[in-house]
Amino acid sequence: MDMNFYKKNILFQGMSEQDIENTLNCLNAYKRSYHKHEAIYHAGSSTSFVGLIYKGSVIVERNDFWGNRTILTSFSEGDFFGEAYAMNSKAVIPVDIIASEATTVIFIEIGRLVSQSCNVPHVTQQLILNLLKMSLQKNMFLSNRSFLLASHTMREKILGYLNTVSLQNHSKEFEIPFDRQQLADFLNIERTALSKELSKMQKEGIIEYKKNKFKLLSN
Amino acid sequence: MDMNFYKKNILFQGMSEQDIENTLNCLNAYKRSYHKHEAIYHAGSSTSFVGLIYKGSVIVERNDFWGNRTILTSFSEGDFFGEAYAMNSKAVIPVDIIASEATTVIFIEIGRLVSQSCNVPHVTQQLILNLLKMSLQKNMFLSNRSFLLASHTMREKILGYLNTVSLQNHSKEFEIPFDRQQLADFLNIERTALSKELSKMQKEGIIEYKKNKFKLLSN
DNA sequence: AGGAATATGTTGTCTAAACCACAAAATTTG
DNA sequence: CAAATTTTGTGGTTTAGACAACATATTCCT
Repeated sequence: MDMNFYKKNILFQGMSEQDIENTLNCLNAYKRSYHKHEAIYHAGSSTSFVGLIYKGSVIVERNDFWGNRTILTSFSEGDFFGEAYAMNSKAVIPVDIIASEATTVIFIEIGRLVSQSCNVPHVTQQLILNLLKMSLQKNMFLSNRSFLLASHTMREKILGYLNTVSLQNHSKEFEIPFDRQQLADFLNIERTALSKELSKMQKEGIIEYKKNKFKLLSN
Repeated sequence: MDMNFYKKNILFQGMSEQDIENTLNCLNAYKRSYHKHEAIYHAGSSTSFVGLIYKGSVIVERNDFWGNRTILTSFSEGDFFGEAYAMNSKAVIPVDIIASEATTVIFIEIGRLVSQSCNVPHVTQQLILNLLKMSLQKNMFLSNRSFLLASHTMREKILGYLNTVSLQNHSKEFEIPFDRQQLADFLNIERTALSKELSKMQKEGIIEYKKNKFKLLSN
């Protein structure tokens, strides 16, 4: 067991190694690997397990009747997914969750936290508090995404997105976790229109980019 | 103190009247009234208080540089707002929160929950668990909103929205909490285009409506 | 390495929806 | 209650961006 991995994770903050190990046992944690493009959850299923990405990354997407794909977000090492559904196992997952490269996921049956407290109240409370922090954070992220999608023009969306990533990285130069098609889907615009707008913005001296490495220019 | 109001609320589920009263005292709860269009929070401010709507309703909106307004959502009696910011008082509120009619709000200093436990661990734990449930629920709502905004056509957005409200009300007939301008802002489309599309859909026999009362037709 | 496969970029056409300028209905108020 | 104000609806025009059809660049294999 890679204790270092767990100790770094938000969910286990404020917990001793012994507590972490007990928790993982009590909550039926197990590890599973997926290859690129393999589905982790299909839309329509339910679960009481939260997914914690040990290695690799996943894409959360919705595919509608007519085959339109919308990427909601991507998650990478150390991120969680599915916690809202794990805590309410009657709820149906409305999205597909897909490994975007070779990915290993740790599943933790967080749904048991409330019903069965693993006989260590103090630890249970810490876990719930940590979950709350995560959830509130994700909340802010989702609100932000709404703002992005709500932008009126393609350029506003693109700059809004690049700006967010720039702020997260505390740098005007950064890599984005999407290829063009994925970025287009994330911003809900058409791929070729995105390419068109990006090169226009480069010509205008607003940004510089090559593949998924971007640089914001101020003048 | 209107104990019935509190007992019905999610935040206080599983708590005795005595617990609720103690909690409110410990967390510096107070009540304040606003008139229509008055701002409750301005973008850029911070707080350690969560708002609980006692009477009336509020609109959460963002106003950008160029005066474009985007309505994120509306809240009504019994709903909470600002909890993500109250639990992390360093975070800055990125939206305006406005009373959309005469509104009374109860403010609760939820930020104190972690630092000072009001000396009743069991109650603190219940509160945090309830907060978690609320947050996860809001999470699913926000995800849904993203899907709506991500829809490719106006019609998809409109039907998607009406469908959601219909499901919430368990009925094909329902009222929506927005006037036309607000609905247009919520779906991020132009008001007159919305009117146009709505009447087209009515002519096609897909829906019936009058003002903010809608009916979904199956054939 | 070199061909296949995949990702990115370019140009042009066409349409959904924004935008504008009102008309009509509904609501408020003096 | 009529005038004023606010909300909703209807045409016509314009345009951003979807969509189609490729060109070019990059990466993936054997």
